[in-house]
Amino acid sequence: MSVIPKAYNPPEVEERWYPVWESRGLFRARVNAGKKPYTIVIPPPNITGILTIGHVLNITIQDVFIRWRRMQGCETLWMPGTDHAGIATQNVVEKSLVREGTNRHELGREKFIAKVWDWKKEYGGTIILQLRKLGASCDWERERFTMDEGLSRAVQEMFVRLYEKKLIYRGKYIVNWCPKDHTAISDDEVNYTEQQSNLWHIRYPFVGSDEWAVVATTRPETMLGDTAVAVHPADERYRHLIGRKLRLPLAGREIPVIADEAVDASFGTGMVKVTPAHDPNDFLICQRYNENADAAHRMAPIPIFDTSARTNDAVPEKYRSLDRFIARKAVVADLEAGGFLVKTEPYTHNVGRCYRCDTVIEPYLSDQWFVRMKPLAEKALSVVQDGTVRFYPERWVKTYEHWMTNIRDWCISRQLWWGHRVPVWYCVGDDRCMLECRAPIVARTRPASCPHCGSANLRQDEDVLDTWFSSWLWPFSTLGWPDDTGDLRYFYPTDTLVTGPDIIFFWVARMIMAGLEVTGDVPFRHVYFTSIIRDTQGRKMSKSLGNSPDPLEVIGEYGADALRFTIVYLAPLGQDVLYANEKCEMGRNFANKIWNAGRFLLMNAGESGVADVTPGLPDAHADLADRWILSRHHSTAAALNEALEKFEINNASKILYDFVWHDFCDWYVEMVKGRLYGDEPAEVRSVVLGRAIMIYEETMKLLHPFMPFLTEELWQSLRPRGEGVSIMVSEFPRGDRARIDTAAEEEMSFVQDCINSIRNIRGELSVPPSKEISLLVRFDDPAAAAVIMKYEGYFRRLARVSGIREYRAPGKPPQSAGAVVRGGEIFVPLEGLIDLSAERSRIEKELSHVTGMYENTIRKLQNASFVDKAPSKIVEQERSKLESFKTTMEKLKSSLETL
RNA sequence: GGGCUCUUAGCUCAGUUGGUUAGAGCGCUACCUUGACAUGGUAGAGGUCAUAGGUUCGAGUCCUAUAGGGCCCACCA
Repeated sequence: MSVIPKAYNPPEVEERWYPVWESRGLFRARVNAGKKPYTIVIPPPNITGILTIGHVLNITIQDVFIRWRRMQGCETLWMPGTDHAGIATQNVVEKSLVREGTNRHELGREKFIAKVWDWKKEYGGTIILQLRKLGASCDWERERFTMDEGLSRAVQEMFVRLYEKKLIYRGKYIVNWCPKDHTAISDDEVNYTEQQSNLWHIRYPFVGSDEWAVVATTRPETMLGDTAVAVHPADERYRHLIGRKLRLPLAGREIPVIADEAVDASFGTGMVKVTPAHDPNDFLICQRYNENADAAHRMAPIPIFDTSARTNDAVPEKYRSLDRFIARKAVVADLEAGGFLVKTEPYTHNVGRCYRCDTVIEPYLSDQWFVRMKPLAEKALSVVQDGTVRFYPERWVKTYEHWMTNIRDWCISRQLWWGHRVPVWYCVGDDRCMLECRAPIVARTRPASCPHCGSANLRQDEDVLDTWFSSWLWPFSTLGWPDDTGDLRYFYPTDTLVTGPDIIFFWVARMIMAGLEVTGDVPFRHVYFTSIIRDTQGRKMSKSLGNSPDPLEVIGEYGADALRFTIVYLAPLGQDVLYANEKCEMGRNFANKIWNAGRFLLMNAGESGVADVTPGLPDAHADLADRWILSRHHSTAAALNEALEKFEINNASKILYDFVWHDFCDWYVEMVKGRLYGDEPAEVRSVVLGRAIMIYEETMKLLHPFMPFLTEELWQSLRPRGEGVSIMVSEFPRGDRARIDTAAEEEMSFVQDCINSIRNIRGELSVPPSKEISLLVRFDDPAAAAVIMKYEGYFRRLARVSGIREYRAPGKPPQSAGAVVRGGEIFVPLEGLIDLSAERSRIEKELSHVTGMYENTIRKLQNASFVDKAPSKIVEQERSKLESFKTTMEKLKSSLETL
């Protein structure tokens, strides 16, 4: 065994192991009836995406669960893949076309789509390559894409099934239209932001009268599309006006005053202009009006914008072909000039914007496809409420419930080219065409002819489907659905979904709905909602702020393991994380600590023989340190497993950190040194070292899910391993609470207390580290003194004590510093070195601390209702505490007197 | 308007079912290059647990209100 470098060098180790794992097929998952499956599907990143620090957290958590379960012996599948990301990808490619001096319309649909595929081939795998740098142990042989053949088939199948069950329908409705992306988007894809604007009060004169009505609006330009003015039917002020006609300014059209319950009489003037083609509420008013109106009086919405939100031919000529905001200015100016503008008051309101490009959404009347959500939501709600699907943290259940119970139909058609084409055809027909031919033909594959008239002249629906319409099938479409595959039967339902709470509606809720609908089972059992990563000022990471760190740079500087450990350590379940690259020093230092503990073992293994100590066997030559560290190992492993079972991954990382740094390195390694460098026989030394290596190896296994590269490297270095053997597939230590050695833990804690007391004396009294000191001990129980004597070696190494003797005389030895420990006192003679006032203040501080606790306890015990009502166990505890405080105080006082 | 969440050391955060005078990391102070590690070691300073009530023998922990921060949903033109 050769000695390894002094500092851990991550890049070299990371580059070496990842290809080994992959080429040995260690990430591969196959149906195996003899093993329990454990499945996670990756939230498929967009092909346009690059790795962010948010992904790092998300991916690390998944990898921790996957590696942990794999080591526990599960057949572990981590299904990777990417999302075609309709709008995002189309935008990216369109931009590149602009740079080439062309655009998609010039190219035509087919060629454009080919271009997108080219782009995907070239850049779409970037983020997947980046995931490997992090150590993600996905089964790459199964990598899927939401537009690959199988998944496209799943999308078509889903569409047809839902259509056949009447859960998909087509209709003309007001949708959220993005004038920049030229497509409809769903309600969930609209972000509302506050905006300073005005409320314009406009005068509409009555036909054949000098009177007028005044309406208030935030969108004066839409008045060109007004078809009515509405008042509340019970509003006494305006009741008499209902049915009268108004002359619409600028347009000159006559429009009626109508009544509708939705009008709020207390807002503005209590009169509302009605623009059914460009306002969802007005559309509803219009619909209600038409229900009660006879055919002759029905109101037809008048769309005044084209798909770019520029005015169309429905408006007077002078306002045509204007952007809606320019049209607004023109309309307001003319209203003012014509004396129609009553007033303009400043007004702050919320404006909906496109989640993709931030363009103000235009409510737009158009034919779209919708999914009827209510029937799907019912079951999806109950499986979360009854715990079939569990959320971590649980509070997201409330958010989910709220959305599910107020769910609205989902607009799934998009006026894009990149995506799954709606599997619907229309009969273009010929003279044989019948009325039935107008019905859409919904089919899994292109029909040869119209089922009604037999015409072969069919036209496919131009629209594509919302990207989420493929994502919501992800947990089962990736396993082969709609076919009944072995993979699907074995790996589905999946176990854990790890994702951000920001897509709970977009994705999580819809997957549950789709899963229940087509597989009859939930898509996953547990949903772990990750933290949102922010910068140190609490701002969201964003490209425009430039506060989004590049994880690859961080990996280069600190190492993938350091980044993984740090991010998990920083991210408690359900809390936001304030992140800065420098925080990775924590993980880097930890990695280096682990590295050097291994280095210590390797150096010693090189010099002497190492006995093969097997975990779990009776321990030869075990002394206190050995018994203690074994005990600590078992409780750490048990606690770690429990934390992971409960999804307390951040707590798990703390458990590991504390054990490795404080128990193993600070105490155990230092104690082992005493025996390795002491005068133990070679045979004993070899067992002591062997055991240290065994504990260390077990610890590497515990750490492996968090820090895969480093642990593999060290685990491989310590013993010769066979070809194909990896820590990845070693057995994860379970930890056996029955092997917690209470006696050893107590004895160790006594020794630690004594050593800490001596260190405190040394520190507070400025005894130089080079100065050896001796120790005098006085205990009522001779066994306690014997314990200290027995471990003289430890005191020598850890407190630089050169000799221990008993001291029987009363009081404090002259020229010494002392401390009270459990069951007695220890003294450090400091002839010539002792600073009396320093020693006095040190003891006084201790005394006042103990006195405080003593008085507190006395107060409690004198309180009759405490003694009466508190559990007897607690009262007993307080009594014994009181005793021990009392003794300590007496001893400290007597020390002060001697001084 | 409805819902969720947070407020503990200078900073970032732990604190399980209420039970020692509250812990960690970073930062700070002092000392230490002792044969794994200065990406280290030892010691130390530093907190009226946002505020006000309440429940309780006992509250950082449970309840109510208030203040301040964050998030989500809805949205009256």
